[in-house]
Amino acid sequence: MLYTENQFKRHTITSALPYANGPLHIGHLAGVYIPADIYARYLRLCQEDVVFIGGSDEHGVPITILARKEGVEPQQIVDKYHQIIKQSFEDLGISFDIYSRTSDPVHHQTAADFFKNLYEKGKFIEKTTQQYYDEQAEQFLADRYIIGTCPKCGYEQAYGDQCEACGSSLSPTELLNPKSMLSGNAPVLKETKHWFLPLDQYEDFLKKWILEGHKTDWKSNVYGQCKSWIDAGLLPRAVTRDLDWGVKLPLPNEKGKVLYVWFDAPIGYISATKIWAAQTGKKWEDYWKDKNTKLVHFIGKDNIVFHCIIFPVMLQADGNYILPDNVPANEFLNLESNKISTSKKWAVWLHEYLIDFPNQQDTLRYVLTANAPETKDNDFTWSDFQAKNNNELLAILGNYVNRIISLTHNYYQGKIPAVTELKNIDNEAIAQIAIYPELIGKNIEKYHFREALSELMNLARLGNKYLTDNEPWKVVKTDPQRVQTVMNIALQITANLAILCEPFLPFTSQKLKKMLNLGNYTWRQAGNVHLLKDAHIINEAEFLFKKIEDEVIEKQLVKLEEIKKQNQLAAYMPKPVKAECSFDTFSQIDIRVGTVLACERVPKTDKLLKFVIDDGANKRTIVSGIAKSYPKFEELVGKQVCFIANFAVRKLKNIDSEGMLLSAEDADGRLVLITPSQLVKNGVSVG
RNA sequence: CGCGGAGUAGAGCAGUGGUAGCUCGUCGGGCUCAUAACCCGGAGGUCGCAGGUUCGAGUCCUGUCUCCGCAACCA
Repeated sequence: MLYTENQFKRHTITSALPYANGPLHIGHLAGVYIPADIYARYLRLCQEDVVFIGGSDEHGVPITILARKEGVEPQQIVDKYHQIIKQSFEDLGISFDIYSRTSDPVHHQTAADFFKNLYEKGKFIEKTTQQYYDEQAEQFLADRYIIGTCPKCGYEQAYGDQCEACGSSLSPTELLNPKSMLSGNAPVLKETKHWFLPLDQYEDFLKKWILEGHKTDWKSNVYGQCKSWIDAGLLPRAVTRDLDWGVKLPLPNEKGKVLYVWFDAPIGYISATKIWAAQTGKKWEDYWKDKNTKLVHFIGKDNIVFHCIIFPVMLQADGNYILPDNVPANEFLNLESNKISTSKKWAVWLHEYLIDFPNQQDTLRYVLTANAPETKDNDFTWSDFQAKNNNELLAILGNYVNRIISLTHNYYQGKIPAVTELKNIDNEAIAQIAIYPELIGKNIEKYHFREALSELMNLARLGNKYLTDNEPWKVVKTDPQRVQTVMNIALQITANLAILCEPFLPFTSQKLKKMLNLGNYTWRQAGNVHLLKDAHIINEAEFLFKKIEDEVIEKQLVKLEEIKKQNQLAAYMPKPVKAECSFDTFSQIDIRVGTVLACERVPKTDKLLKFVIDDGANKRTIVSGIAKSYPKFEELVGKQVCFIANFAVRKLKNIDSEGMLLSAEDADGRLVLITPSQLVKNGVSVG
C-alpha cells in the first residue's frame, strides 16, 4: 500500500545497463543505481510486488575496439568488466532481483525475437546507403572512427561526426583525406542495407503520450528534452549495424549484421526479467504486458532520448507492452568541479572506494543521496564527503543511537523500560514520530530522494532534541519512573530509525536491527512507539559510523592530483617545428658542458637559482629560472650540465649571469636540466 | 542566433506571484548520557545581469552573460 494515488498491482524497476568497457564510478551510483535501489527497497518494505532489474550492456563498437587494442576477444573484455561491475553492485548493497547481461543466450533470443516480430509486422523500413568501409580491417566504420581534414577550418584531426577545433558537425563524407582509425588506410564507400525504425510515424503517439500525458508528473529536464526532440521532428533511425559483435540479425542471407546496441540494450530489461521469472517461478509477462504494472526507468540524462522516445516506440510498435510510467533521469555528478570521465580516469571508482573505505558503504550512499544531481549537475568533493559523514551521519544519527543504547545499558542492563505516565511533551513527540513514514514515503514515491533522506535525518534530530529536553541523566536522580518513559520513547525512535533508514542505509539498518534485536517490520508498521516490547533485551552498543580523519581525505586528494598530472602529460602535443635555420646560424651558438660547483636560491625570488659552474677554464656564474622544478637544488652540485657559453652577460636581480643553462620543459611545465649521458671533460662543446 | 537544463547566504541545495528557506560551516550561549558528539540563539543573500508585466516577481515575459548536457552510425 502506497501513500500517493496507486492503481498498480506490481512494479518493474529498471536501471540503465552499464556499458561493460570499464569499472563503475560514483557518477553511475549517484545518478542511477542509488535512487533506483532506494525506490526498490522502499516498495518492498511496503510489501509491493517488485522486480528490480540490472545488467551489463556488452555489445557495441567501443567494446570491439577495446578488444582489438588489447589483443583479446570482445567476450574476454565483457567477462572481465561484467564481473567487476556486478561485484561492485553487490558490495554497495544495490538490491537487484537479477543482474543479468546482454551476452546471455536468453537475451540474444529475446532481442532477436523482438526484432523478428516487428519485422514480420512490417514495422521497419529498409534502406540501402553508402558507407565508409575499411578494407584491411574488413568492417564498416562508425563516424567516430574516421579522421580527416575538416572542410570548414582545415583542422587535420577532425572526427567523422564533428570537428573539435571549430565545433561544426560533419558527416564522414565531408571530410577531406578521410582515414580509418582502425588501419590508418583511406576507407572506401560501399553499399550496405539497413533496417530503420520510422520514429517519424510515431510523432502523434509521442505527443499524446508525453507532451499531453506526462506534462506534470515527469521531471522538467526529462519533459523538456523530449519536447525538444519531438518538436524538432523525428527521423527514421537505424536499428542494425555492420558488425560481428552483437545480436545476430535473425534474417536469412543477412550475414555480418547485428542489432544496433541501442535496440538490443533496453530489451535486456525484458530478457533479464525472463531469466528472473524462470528462476523464481513467476510469469515475466505480468511485469511487462499487464496494464496494472508500473514500469519505471532509472537513467542518467544522457539516456533520456533512448528511454523516452526510442524504446517506448519499440514497445508501442510491438503493441503488447506497457510503457514507462516515469523516467526519473538525473543530471550529472561532477568530481571536484571537473566532469567525471572514464577515459581521463577522473573518477572515484567503486572497487577502489570499497578497498579504501571498508564497511563504509552507507557513508557513500548517504553522501551521494544527499547531494544527488536531481535537478542540476552537482559536485562531489572529498571535503564534503568527510563533512557529511562526520557532522551529519555520525554526529546526528550515529551518536543518537549510541547515547540511547549506552543509557539503556547503564540504567536498565539492556532491558526496555516500561512507560509509566505520558506527559504533553511525550505525546507531542509521539505525534511527530507518527508522521515520518508517510513524509519519507511520499517523497520517495515522488522520486525526491534527497528530500526523503533529509526527513529521515530530521527524525534523528527529533530524537536528539527529545533527549536533551528531558535530560534523563539528571532526572534519574530524582524521578526514576519518569526516566523509564523518556527512555522507552527514545528507544522507540531508534527502532523507527532502524526501519525507515533501510532504503537509504541498508547496512546501517541491519546493524541497528541487530543491536536492538528488532524483528522485521514493514514500512506501515513504523511510525509508532510500540515496536519494542517492555523488558525486551537489546545488545551492546557498537558504532554505526566511523569518523573520517583529515589524513584519509588528504590521501584521496593526492590521488586525484596525480591523475590530473598524468592527464596533462598524456594530452601533451609537440609544438610545430620552427622555421628552417641554417647550419651557420646554429654554429654561432657555443654550447658547452660544465660541472655545477655551487647552487643557491637567489633571495626574494620564487624561480631563480644561482649556479657556479666549472667551465673547464674558469668558474662562471649563471642564474637560471628553474627553482620551482628543483626544490632540492642542493642535489645538483657535482652534476654536469649544458649551457650557452657565448651569450652576452646579463644582469638578473643584480647578479651577472654569464650564460644560460639548457633545459627541457615537460608537458606539465616542469623544467629538466640537460645533462650528458656520460661523464665528459668540462668545457667541451655540444653540437 | 541549433535544442534542453541550470545560475538563490562561505559551500551544497529547496522554493512556479504575496514578509527569502534547509543542511553544513561560522559566531555566541546551554548541556555533559554520547564517536569534542547533542540542544538553543545570532550574523550572513539587492535570488547571474538588464529591461518589462503586475498593487506586488526568485517565481511570469523579453533581452543578455556564464556553466553543463544533447545534436539522431560517439552505445
